Amino acid sequence: MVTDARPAPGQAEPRWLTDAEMTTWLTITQLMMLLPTALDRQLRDDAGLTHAHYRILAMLSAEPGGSMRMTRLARSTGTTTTRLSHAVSALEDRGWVVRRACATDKRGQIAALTEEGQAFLRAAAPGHVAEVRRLVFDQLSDDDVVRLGEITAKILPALTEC
Amino acid sequence: MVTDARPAPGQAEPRWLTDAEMTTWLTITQLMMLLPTALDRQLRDDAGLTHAHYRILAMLSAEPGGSMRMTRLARSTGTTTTRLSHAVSALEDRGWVVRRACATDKRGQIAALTEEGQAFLRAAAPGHVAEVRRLVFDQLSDDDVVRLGEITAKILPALTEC
DNA sequence: CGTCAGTTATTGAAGTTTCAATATAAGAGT
DNA sequence: ACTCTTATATTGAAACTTCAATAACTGACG
Repeated sequence: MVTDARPAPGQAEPRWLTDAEMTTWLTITQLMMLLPTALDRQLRDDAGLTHAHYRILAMLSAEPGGSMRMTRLARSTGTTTTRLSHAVSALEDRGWVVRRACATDKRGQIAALTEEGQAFLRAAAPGHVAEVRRLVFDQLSDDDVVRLGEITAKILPALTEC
Repeated sequence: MVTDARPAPGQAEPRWLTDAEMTTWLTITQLMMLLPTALDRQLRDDAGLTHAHYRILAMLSAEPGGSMRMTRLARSTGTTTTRLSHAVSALEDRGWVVRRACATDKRGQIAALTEEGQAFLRAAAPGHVAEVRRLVFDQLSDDDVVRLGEITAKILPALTEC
């Protein structure tokens, strides 16, 4: 379907998708549309932030010192520095994160989780985990979980080399 | 990491994620952040629309008559009627889609692909397919493709029952 | 040292998505 | 026929993301 449109005359013909690839692609894209929306909805309703913003807090909380430099934080949460800049500003307005200057590189900025941010995350995490379990892991066998991790891990490198 | 924050005292303790689940979850969420962005970038640069909008055109083109009712189109592209309404308005402004009244249900609206929309899609598809292949299917074995489709298909029902 | 390409981070405007509210019509039950 | 609930689709405001432009700094090289 996504690839049903045939190339215009004179266009280079790409290697088209096989039936198996097409079936899988339809499923993946559908999941890609629905899962973020579902996670956003639960977090918005119960905690008042998006999944992308939640990820930033969660990533910081896992770091010793609860802080990380912007570029590295962006990379590890799978986002861009622009988006992170805006997001951290929003999180700062709510008092969950603060910015500090980097000691060794004057260009650098360090985002740090506040006490309030920690507390907020502790309160929001159980509900979020329950939803992740309900939507994803309750549907899969132990074997599925491992295999899904292995296969998706193969795709990541192509997405990060840029 | 996403679930490292422990529940506050007095909170109900959820069943936490196992190590294997956590590893897979980190990979999935990273993929969920990066893949849509990568698809959007290619389509924006080469064709000037987002992946979500492209999907609408592609879904319509696969339909006999090149048209579908709004609610069904929303469901089949994994979006909401609100988002679809805005999106179709934007696609209408560009001349790729038109709205028609539904004959059998006066509430209904039907989105239909125009000639220009068809032509545009034919021109944009090869580049998009090439990118999908490069980012996803070139990284996977035939076996991976089938298995990935099977596993992700197990998750979809939980996301659509609502 | 001074220059220059590359890195880091931010800003504002434009585009997209979400939420809440609204308008209209269909269908079920009385 | 009448009422009530549900379904369909849209709108405007607020929030988030993207793009392009900008500012400030680093490190390498002549």
